[in-house]
Amino acid sequence: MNVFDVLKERGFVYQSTDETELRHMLETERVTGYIGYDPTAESLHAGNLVTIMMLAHLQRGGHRPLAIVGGGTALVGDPSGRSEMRQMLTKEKIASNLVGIRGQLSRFVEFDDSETGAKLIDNAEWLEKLHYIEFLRDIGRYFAVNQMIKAKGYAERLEREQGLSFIEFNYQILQAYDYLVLHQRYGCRLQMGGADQWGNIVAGCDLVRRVAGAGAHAVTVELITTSAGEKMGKTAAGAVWLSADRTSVYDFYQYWRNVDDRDIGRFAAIFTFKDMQEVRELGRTDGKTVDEINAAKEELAVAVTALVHGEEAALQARDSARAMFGAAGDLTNAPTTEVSRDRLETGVSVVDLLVETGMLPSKKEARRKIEERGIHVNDEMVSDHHRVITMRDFDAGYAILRVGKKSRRRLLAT
RNA sequence: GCAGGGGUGGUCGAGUGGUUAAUGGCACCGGGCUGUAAACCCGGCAGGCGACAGCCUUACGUAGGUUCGAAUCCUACCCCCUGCACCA
Repeated sequence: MNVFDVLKERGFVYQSTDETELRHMLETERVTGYIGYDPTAESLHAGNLVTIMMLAHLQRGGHRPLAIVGGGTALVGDPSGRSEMRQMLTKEKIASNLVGIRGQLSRFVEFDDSETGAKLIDNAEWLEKLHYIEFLRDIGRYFAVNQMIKAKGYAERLEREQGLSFIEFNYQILQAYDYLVLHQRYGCRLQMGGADQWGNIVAGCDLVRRVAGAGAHAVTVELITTSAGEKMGKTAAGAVWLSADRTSVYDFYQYWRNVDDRDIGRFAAIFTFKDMQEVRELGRTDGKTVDEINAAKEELAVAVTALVHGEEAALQARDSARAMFGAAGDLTNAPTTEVSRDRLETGVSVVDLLVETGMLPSKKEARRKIEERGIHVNDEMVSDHHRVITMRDFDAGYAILRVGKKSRRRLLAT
């Protein structure tokens, strides 16, 4: 099956250029395709996983994936979907972010010099060297302003009289130019990305056609939402990051472990490499027992976590979660906070501890949760604001502090 | 540029001099029911302190002012929306 159909079957495809041509191209040639990433943070997040998986599928299908990190375009800022001009990043910040992103991508695609080896490219490499007059003459001539201002992102901004700075107006041209450069240097003929990028992407396709006379294609994915209608990859605490420094492996695992029943199959198709038969079976809920559904969620969580953090870490997270939620298991890798024995001698208030561990943002909130009967120490409900934790709570060698049902933390006396 | 409308808590949206930290919906959090689902029901939802009664600090675009007292009145400024004009 060609990559396009794989992507389509798994639920990635939202819009694309001519399907027949795309299929033909993917079936008869080794295609080089790219996706752009914003170096706005040093880590990518769960939402980026969608397009990362697309790159991986491309490579697995025998093609060559390019990940282009917009070091140059980030200096400009994409106005699409933003009502205000985006904050521009400094070069230094972008450079350091690139390093982090490179590491994360390498878990999904092979970076090497083979014919299908992935490459990470920073478009600053060519954008910074542009000569304005030359660029206008060689590239600018292909862009009709009449057409550009019809693009949704620009049109909205113009209508609102809010002002669209010239630098932002150029974003589309620069992204299209990226495509052209990648075509010229690597023979790139496919660009993929989020649906919000459609306009920018097809502008690139056009440019490649006009300048190089070659067919260039595009595929976009829709923004993935949860069945509850939320943007995928967001929690109350913020984005779910791929970096363990920002989102612990345990929390990452728990994010997937806690997905809505309705999302199991859809997510498994997009965020894992399990074959579709298995995906469909995982996602099936009717006729299944509760245990089977939960097992499916565990499998999904382990699979996704393993892709990002490795098999071993994923299994540890699963075991920790199991242990935290009742079943016997190894708590070694569960989220843990250490408390000094000195303090435990005199007793540490639960309220303080909840704040110290970061489980709750303030003492006020901690007291409130106690009133709401949402705080437990070793499965015993805390009913008094003044409850303190002492060595007596560490009979098991540790103590478990719990907020609500899902947030749990192991305390160790040191 | 002229005229009219508007900027309220994560979001939507009430409130137009005084129990208003600000009705209500959504989101979110806690509890119940469950399965670490969904739906539903109950409660909470600015921050801090606390002997849990209470106290303090911030908050209704920004900065000032009037007043015992303002999100609510006045002044200036910023931004958005809708007409008209200008540019053609």
